[in-house]
Amino acid sequence: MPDILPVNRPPCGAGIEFNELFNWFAVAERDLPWRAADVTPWQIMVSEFMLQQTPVARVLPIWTDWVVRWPTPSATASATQADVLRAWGKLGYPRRAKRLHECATVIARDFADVVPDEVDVLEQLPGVGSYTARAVASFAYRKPVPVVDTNVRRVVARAVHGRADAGAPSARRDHADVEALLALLPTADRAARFSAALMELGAIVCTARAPRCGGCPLRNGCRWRLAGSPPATGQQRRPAQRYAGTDRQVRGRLLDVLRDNAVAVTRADLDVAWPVDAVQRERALASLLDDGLVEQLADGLFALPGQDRNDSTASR
DNA sequence: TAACCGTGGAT
DNA sequence: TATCCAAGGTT
Repeated sequence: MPDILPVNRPPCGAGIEFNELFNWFAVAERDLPWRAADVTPWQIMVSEFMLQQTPVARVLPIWTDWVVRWPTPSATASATQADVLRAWGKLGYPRRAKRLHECATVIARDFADVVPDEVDVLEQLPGVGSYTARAVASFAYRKPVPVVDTNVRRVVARAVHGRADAGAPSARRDHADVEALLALLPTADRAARFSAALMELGAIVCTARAPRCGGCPLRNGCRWRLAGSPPATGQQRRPAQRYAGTDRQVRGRLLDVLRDNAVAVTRADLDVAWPVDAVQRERALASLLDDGLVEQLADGLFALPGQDRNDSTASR
């Protein structure tokens, strides 16, 4: 079960001053609603789905409404996919909404409406990968497991390894890095708070661009800073993914039309969303149908899955 | 491994 | 204006 540690792992705790980090976190911690004491594991899980590749500021209003409307897995499971996709709104990556709905269904059906507390079990749930499984186990159940996201990887890369940026993700290496740090904590019950503090530091101080090293609690021991803050080696940076004109944008436009219409729409209604390139539009629509984010009814009209085609509240 | 999957604010 | 980047997951 324990991972093999790399032989060139740095000395214990190098670059991380625990007391400084905890003291800083006690003062700097943002008052995020999913960190409140009365939030349930499911509601924490919902926040982790929404936060995947999405800034906190955009998640806040959606999560707040969501957990009031659907406070439990079974409540979420009994909603239609159409309602879930509409509540998701323009949060982005709508496949996450579908997977969250599926995840709720599995937990309600197979786990008596109780979110599992073991990483291995969590990772089998739809839409739950290595990060989300560990985040739920740690933040909801206080399990002393490493939680590694992009913030943690960046902080460790700088403070411990002295590099400007994290290298390519490697689950085994990344987990071993943080596991080694957790092992130095006085008691295992501080693991969750340690992970939250590392993530917070990466989010608001040790940022990807223009890190605020002057206000960093780790500035005295940070190996990157001690080395003179050398720039990234910048060897293999993939060309930035563009967005304008891609199938992703077209999918977004099509889904936007369907979210805004309470009744099923015609193909012509969809054509308006991306009028120029019919080939690309059809490809995007086919992929949405394939993903189960859109369905075509017997009469040929298109709608969000599970939507009542004759919804009397139609607003067109 | 790398491509793909949305969206919008910051720089 | 163009690029970066944000609590990743799946194939």
